[in-house]
Amino acid sequence: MNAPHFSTKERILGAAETLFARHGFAGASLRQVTAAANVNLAAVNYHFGSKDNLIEEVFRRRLDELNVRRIEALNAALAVDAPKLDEVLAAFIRPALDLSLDEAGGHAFMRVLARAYAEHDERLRRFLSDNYGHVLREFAAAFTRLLPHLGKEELYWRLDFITGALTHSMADFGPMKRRGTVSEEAHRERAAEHLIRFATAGLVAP
Amino acid sequence: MNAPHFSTKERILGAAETLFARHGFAGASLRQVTAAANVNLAAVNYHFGSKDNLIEEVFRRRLDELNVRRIEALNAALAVDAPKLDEVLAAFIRPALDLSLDEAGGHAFMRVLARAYAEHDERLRRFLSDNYGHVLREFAAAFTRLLPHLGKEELYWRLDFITGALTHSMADFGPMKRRGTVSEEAHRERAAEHLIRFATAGLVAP
DNA sequence: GTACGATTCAAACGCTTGTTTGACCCGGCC
DNA sequence: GGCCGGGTCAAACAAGCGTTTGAATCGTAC
Repeated sequence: MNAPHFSTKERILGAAETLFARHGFAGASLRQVTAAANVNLAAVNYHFGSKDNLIEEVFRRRLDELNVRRIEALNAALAVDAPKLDEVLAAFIRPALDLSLDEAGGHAFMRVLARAYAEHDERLRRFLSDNYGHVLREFAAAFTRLLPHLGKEELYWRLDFITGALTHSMADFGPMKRRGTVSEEAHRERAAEHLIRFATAGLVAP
Repeated sequence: MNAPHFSTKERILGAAETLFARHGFAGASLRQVTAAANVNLAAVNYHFGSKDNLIEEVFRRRLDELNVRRIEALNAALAVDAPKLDEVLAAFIRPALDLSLDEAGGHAFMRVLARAYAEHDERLRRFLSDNYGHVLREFAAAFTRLLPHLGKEELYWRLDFITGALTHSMADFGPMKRRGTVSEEAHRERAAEHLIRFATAGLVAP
């Protein structure tokens, strides 16, 4: 499943991402993961300590990069004289899209992320909020300046809606079946355009 | 956990809903479910046949009513001379809100529903699309008449975004922590108002 | 009362789970 | 050479899983 020139750790992470996306954290067993990664069962506990740690590492690997890219894109969008709302929004949305297009398991990761939102596990939630929260706050600050008529509460609600819509559509749960004639790439590109248009309008609503 | 005057079947369904929401379908065991329901372990297989059937039944119980209420609300919104967009939208959103406010496990059910979207299980997806699809199509038809400038693809994308935002916020994953001073009821009521305002603006975007 | 179907129960079934163990392999260093 | 330590391996561990079984219990109709 994974090219042999990847390290054992990387092969496990890749296989785990795919299988967690497909069957959930509890639903995918370490035996499935290690078999898919062409690795001995004990390798997971040797390299990661436990299944829970493996789950965290699957998140960390992707989220670290996603956060960096979002912050970079945000700073770029804010560097001009008159920052535009749809470009700040794109700074939030496009890095996630790019990730979901990533050669390897990026698409799978978006489904893993959606699962994480559904998990009520306290440890996982704290981990995500610790690694995720400050990015959301920076975006919120930028939006506050661009949309001064919006109250803090109203703004946070709308960002929450956008997060839900983004995750939902990137993980392609919904009824929007990709047509056979449209490449996966083009399909997601279109999703981003649609979402930015939709969310921009939603944000500027009175 | 459940009042003794409920039947064994009902107690199992209630406990299963809560525990599936909390730990996922694979993560919640029948032993946990039957213990929470104060019922013998074998009762699940006696009354439902299997764990998979129990999962389906958890969905059927809530979705049947949700669909009926949505269709009723839609028809009511369309019965006037000039149907309004935000009222059609409310017909989609409010029944889900009401369900999530339901005395018993309605709130838990919204989280179960979010999990179902994340499941890639073919059987479950088919079951949901069979029981859910026609309602979405009816709403799409109503929106098409109200928003003739929107192409079919654009409309379906936007409905998908709304579904994602609705599920995400109703299951309260996001950073929007309910304040201690605001009742759960008021909190969700406000969510519905915000979402309707946000989604209406998003739908009428060019 | 007794017979009957529906329901509940404790116990066990075979199987899979995450984790641990101790032997083994192999490259670099003394 | 010998040695060491990081890595891999097959095997086993106890615990938990969904499901099945057969006996015990219930309410009801005869």
